[in-house]
Amino acid sequence: MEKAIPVSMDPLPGRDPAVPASADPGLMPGIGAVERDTGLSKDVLRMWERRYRFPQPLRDQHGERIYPPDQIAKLRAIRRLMDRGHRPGKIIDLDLSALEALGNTPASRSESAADIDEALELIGNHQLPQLRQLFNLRLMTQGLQRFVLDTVVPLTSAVGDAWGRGEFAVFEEHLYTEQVQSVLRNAIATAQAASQAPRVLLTSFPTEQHSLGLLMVEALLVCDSATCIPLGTETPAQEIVRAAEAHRADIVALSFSAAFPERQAASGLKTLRASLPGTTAIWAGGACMRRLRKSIDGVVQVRTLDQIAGLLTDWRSTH
Amino acid sequence: MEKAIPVSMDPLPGRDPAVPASADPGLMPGIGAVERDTGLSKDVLRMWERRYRFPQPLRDQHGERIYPPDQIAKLRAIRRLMDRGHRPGKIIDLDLSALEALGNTPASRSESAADIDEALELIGNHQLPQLRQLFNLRLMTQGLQRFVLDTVVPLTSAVGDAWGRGEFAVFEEHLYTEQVQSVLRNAIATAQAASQAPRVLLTSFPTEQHSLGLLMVEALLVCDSATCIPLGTETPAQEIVRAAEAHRADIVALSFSAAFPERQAASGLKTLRASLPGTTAIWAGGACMRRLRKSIDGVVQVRTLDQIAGLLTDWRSTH
DNA sequence: CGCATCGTTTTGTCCAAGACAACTGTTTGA
DNA sequence: TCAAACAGTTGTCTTGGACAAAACGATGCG
Repeated sequence: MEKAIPVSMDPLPGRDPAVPASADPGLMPGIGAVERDTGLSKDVLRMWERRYRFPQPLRDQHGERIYPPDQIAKLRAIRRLMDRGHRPGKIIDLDLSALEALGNTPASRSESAADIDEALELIGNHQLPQLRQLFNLRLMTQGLQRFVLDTVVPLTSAVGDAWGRGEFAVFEEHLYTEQVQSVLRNAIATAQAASQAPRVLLTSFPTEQHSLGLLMVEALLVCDSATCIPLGTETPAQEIVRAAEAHRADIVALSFSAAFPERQAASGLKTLRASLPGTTAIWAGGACMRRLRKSIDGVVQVRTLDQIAGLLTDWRSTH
Repeated sequence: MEKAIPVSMDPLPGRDPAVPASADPGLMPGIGAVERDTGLSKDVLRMWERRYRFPQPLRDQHGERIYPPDQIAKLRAIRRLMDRGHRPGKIIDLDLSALEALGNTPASRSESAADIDEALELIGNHQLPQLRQLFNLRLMTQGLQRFVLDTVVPLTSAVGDAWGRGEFAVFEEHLYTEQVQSVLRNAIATAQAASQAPRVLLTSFPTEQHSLGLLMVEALLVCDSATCIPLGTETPAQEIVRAAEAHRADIVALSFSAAFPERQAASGLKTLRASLPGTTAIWAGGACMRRLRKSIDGVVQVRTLDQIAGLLTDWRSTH
């Protein structure tokens, strides 16, 4: 194996056959892999190349695009800035260091509290038992709700940032995700009380594989004794409707990570809204929703997780 | 948020403002929306149309594809059968009822034990709390090891079969997976003892998303006091090597579901074997490995989960 | 008869350039 | 001051051709 190329090789979410040329895991990624990795669709990648002359991928023996690591890093940086409202045409000519400087605006790097730094260090040093212990300690001292809001949320974005800067390897980020999942699932199982209203169905649309956000929401809901019906990720719209009906859900909560295409999110939510009875509320959250400007009729956009408790109170007071 | 306002639904996924609602009785989805809820990529949808003359979407005033509901239903049915192993060319000309008949293969109504049937019924009736309770009861009476081998393994394949026969909806299978995950993760966290050798790294290759198998293995390993380092799914080969080194893993355990292409599994394992030090063992398990005829030098093929305990004993006796 | 190897068929992804809808920001006009 | 028109930007959809990888099936060998 050659250089460290911290990129997955998977062409498209879900479907298997025909992985790009030379399918040995670990080679340079093709356009499909970059799509999955950056959240920029194949169409967009090709269009930028035509329009802005970036990226300029190499070609394999068959003329297919091969993206070197530095271009992928720049694409990721651009993507992150776009999430904060920048427009591609304005920033695409800057180089990587300039992009990172742009990103280091006030809030991002700043108040990583001591306990966040401590956790980051444990992850970087691969001290698994200590990390678990730290999580459990925090959970016990803060309580589940504060643990999620004050520890898991900032730590997750800190890990994401560090990964984006290349300070963490892919496997370190995977490991972190697994550990948090374990702690949260454990806490949820423990805290689960007798069923009370409302009944909340939790899932995401197909191609959206990030489950951590859903788990955090579930934890917060369980704190307030709501009844959760977790479906995991990637449930087709039609199935969400059937599930909501079968479980008599009062609320359908969906999660969209930053990588999820905005337009698909919006149109998916609209069709879902049209297919569900008006008495069923829809809550949509996640990084993608934060940058969505227009609101969608009949859909509550959850921009930060601390809204959850309030929204739950609101729902109960009107039912 | 309560009132659904299904009037201004756009005829097309992404575009509407100028279009008066009057013109379109059926809010039909465009290619992007169909991709979203069938899981078939835009490229595939267009290719099938060219090659098999199905689907045959209508066109809107601007020449873009719009898919009527019946065609979407058929696409979904085809997709479901493909996941069962059918090939598109063979089934795409059948009509919807024929497709559904194909799905209902009454043949292998397996001789499932009473407790398996009980669980299946709870899933089908959407009785979540009862299902959880059943799992916990079984776990307590059988112990973790027997619970995994005698309950989770057969139940998982029974659920898979039922889903293939069309008796379970997608969301019901999702729900089952979530619940098992919750129970297993919980048990693992509880049973985790002080670190003992060997140290086992658990993960899968990119495109392999099934995490349940990994979780079962982890549970079995924890039963025998091994130290687990779970990385979740889809870790690129290069990252596996780095992680194994960082965590000084004695064993790297990989899971391959039935859908994983044999050839890729074999070649991936070979490169992995070449990149890891000889002192690090590789265990490969999952439905795909059961099919694989040739054995691979320096890779242990785990064909059934009950081998795990024995393999662990072997490892310990030689170290 | 089992089983490995070699063609053949099937199938999905990638390519190119063009068109245009939707979004953003700015300027003009009331 | 506000809104409507305009201009610039950006992403999605279009077509049809090419080809690699997976799956299938037939052949030859022990």
